[in-house]
Amino acid sequence: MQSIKLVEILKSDIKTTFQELYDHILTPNELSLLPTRKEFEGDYTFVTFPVVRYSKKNPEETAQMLGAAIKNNSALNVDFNVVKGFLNIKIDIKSWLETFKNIYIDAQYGQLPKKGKKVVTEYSSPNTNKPLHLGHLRNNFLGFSVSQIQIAAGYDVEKVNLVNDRGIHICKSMLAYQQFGNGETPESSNMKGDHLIGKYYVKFDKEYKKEIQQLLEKGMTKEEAEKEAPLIKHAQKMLQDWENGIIEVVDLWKKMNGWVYAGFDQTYKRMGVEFDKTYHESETYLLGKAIVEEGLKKNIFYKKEDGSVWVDLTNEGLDEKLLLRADGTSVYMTQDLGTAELKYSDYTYDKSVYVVGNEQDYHFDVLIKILKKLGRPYADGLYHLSYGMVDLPSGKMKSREGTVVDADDLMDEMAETARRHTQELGKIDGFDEAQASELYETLALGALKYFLLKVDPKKRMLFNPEDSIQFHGNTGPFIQYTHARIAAIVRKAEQMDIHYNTFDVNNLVNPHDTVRPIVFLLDDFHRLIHEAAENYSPALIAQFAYDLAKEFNRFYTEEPILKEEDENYMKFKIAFSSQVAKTIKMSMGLLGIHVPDRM
RNA sequence: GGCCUCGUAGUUCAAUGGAUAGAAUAGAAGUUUCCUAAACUUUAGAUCUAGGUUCGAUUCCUAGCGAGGCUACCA
Repeated sequence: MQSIKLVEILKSDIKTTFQELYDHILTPNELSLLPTRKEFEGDYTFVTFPVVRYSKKNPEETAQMLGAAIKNNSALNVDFNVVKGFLNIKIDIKSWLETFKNIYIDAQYGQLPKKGKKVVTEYSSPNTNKPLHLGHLRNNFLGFSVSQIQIAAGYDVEKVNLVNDRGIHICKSMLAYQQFGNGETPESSNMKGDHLIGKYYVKFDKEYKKEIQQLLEKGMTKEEAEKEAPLIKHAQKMLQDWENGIIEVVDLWKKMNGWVYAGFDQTYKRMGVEFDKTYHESETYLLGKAIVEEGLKKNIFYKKEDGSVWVDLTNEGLDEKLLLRADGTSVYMTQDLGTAELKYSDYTYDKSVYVVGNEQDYHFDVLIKILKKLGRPYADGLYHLSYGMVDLPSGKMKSREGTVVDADDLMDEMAETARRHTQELGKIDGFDEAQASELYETLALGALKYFLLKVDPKKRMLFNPEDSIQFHGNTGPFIQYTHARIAAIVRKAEQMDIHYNTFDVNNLVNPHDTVRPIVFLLDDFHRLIHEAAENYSPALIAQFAYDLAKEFNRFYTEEPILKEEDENYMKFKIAFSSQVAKTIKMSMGLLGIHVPDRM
């Protein structure tokens, strides 16, 4: 059973009343209610300015008239006040308590009804030439969280990863390894495979720059030098060899990618993200080439004299875009065409979401336009979830220059900080070693995920390793702590054999002031899940979890729970707290964050 | 040059066109014989500039200034 939200009842009351008074049916847009601001008395506020043209009275009078009539009509037993044309409506506490009761017994709370629509969400999409860094963390946490939110909102979700396992950039690290590696392996160097490969990607860039420098000294222009350096030519040759299936190249590729995957798996596991399916570009680029052929036949694409294939999007306000190189090898766009096609034939999705940074806005603009030109039925369902870069105080991260915050290192440091902090506070009495280190992981990942997810995904954000990750204030651990404190109370109540489910909301006299705003939040959870799903925004859920924890902490500080003398009220308070804990757990779960029972 | 984002307390982030612009952190002052003080309370502090639309603009429009991204036969 889904509990009916108070706000919906109220809206319907306003609509009916307004129609009776002024003979106008308010549109959903005109019927918007705002939460009443703290400094005023009330739960919801109706702004009368936009509707005075129907009432033909000034805002103040309209609000007074409407308020009085609603007070008469509504079963919610409302009260009201008017401030400058703002109609503040206060719902009787009994209705709020009844609402709480409904939420408490609702087994479906936190899960919206199934929509029967399929969403494929692609995220992570690593390159196999370097380890994951801070930017990938934002991507992975975002992709995983958005998927969880969509599931809660009623979508059928498939999480997929598209591994960038081929291309010129992969050849660069392969080439550097071949030339400078001396047969080094993850075992021999005692490095995670992805880190080992990353080392050679940096090495390539270093040697390549040296060659460019030498050519510059011989009088070449920078542009020429970049094209003519032996290493880059060699890498290009290697890419062709790879596409032609030259056995030594393919073997080396397999070996090195295998190392990288082993490293990635370890990191994904620690991050707590997972995929229903993993695609590899090495398996999709050929399909992409076939689509390019199709487009050529249909004259949607065209071939230049050197043999390269292009699409002309100047009529769509964009440029011409390369789809196949003159040497016949495929580019990024070729692969993405193939992958889109493959995903659709695998899942027949309604929506296909790409979690990819905003530096690729143009790329996805082009991709979607091309698929539309090709008349693909799924083109309209494509959505680029374009998130902002994570900057460091020193500016942008550049993997080739080694100025990145490595994902594995960062998680290590976070866990270490969590350990130090926890031990200083002496919070782990009675923990064995395994429990303690599990807690450090939970806190470290909670802090990190919350920090990266609480910001609007679209916006660029700053990460300051020195002082960005805190355990106080608007942070993951703050919310986790609130959960742990409630868990302790519920534990104790159960030890005391208190059957708190038997509370009776009809016999509660004068519950604490914070009950109302907390139930308000609990009642708002489903709306927020919907909102967060439609906007692909975990930030809304993060804000919700924080508001709930914050509000509850006041209740916790001001109200003794187990020491309450009125037995019915005590039971209510335990049930109430446990519901807050459950809701915190669910909302944090939507962010991919675990909450501990003790900390 | 062209195209696209973004400019909010010292700092990091909020605010479907609505009331006196919210938090956190850093600063100042308090709260613990009482369920976990990783908490709570109080205090001070901000919309880049100039126009426009509106009953009402941080939000929409125009121009300027500032920051970033894209504009690769890299991905």
